[in-house]
Amino acid sequence: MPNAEFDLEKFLPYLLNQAAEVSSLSFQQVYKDRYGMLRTEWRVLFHLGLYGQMTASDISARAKTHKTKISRAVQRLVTRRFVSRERDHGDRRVEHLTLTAAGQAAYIELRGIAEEYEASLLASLTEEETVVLRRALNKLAEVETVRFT
Amino acid sequence: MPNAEFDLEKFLPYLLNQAAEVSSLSFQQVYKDRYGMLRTEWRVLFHLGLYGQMTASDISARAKTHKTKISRAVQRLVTRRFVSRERDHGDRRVEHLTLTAAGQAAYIELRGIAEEYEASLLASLTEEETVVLRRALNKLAEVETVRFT
DNA sequence: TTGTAATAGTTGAATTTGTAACTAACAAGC
DNA sequence: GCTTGTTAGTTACAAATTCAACTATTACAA
Repeated sequence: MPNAEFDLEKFLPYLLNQAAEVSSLSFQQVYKDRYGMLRTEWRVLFHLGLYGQMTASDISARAKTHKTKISRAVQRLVTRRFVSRERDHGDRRVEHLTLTAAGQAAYIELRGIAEEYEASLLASLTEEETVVLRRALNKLAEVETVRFT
Repeated sequence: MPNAEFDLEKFLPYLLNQAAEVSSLSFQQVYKDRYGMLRTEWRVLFHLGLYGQMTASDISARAKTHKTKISRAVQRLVTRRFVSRERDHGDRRVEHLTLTAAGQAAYIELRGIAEEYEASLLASLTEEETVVLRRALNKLAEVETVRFT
């Protein structure tokens, strides 16, 4: 029962997932092999590297990642001494996270590799495609999650 | 130590994952709530619905999904009577998979919802963005996975 | 025909994730 | 002071995913 009207290869959620998976693979390999990190861990690392001191909630909100995932990622990063935590004096529920020297070093190296890697991805796209792609992805990432049917 | 040169919000693998996640959520809700399916199950269902009879390996290759994931998805779909399997007479390692009547019905319904849903996603994009986005995503999904540094 | 390799698909154990419930600390109203 | 509600972050348990090893079958070459 093939159907000429629907094309899975063009279905946006499917296509986005495929592209996301493929284009994450090589980089994932790097932070995994080199630092034993998982995806959420490198995201936390990058957030702290880019924006400086943050709390887990800050990161959770910015990265749109559930707080339990962040919590566990932070725990592992602290254990491996990439991140240090310090409790807030005013509000003792809050923990301020910062990169250790080792965390900084890892961040700097991975950031360089990320830049290289992205350049290699973009090599397969034209200038126009790159610009439009980024714009479209940003829009899609902001779409409200609606309930269907 | 913020760094003006690198922008996480523009980093392609990150952006792709964000967009993919957000744009899968609502649809995921539908096949999960309505049929208790997981992502890989939905994908298998759609492959069989679109292309007719296939083997697990066919689906694995087409969907670029690991065979254990496909294997388990098929098992669940068979258990819930959405899919039936038949062993090949010539090569008895091979199993041919097809949708049952219930599978067909589920596929038809979900395909309709998928189309609606996609239309709602595309509503936030211009015509040009849609075309370029699809082209760019297709290119990225085909990129060779290279080893880095 | 026998030995070696390849392919289809499954299984088990360890890892990771999702969900909900939890502790601890603050806040606001009474 | 007390209750009630909210927020930061953790934990427990079930569910899902990964990875490697496994069975069964076919292919193919010596």
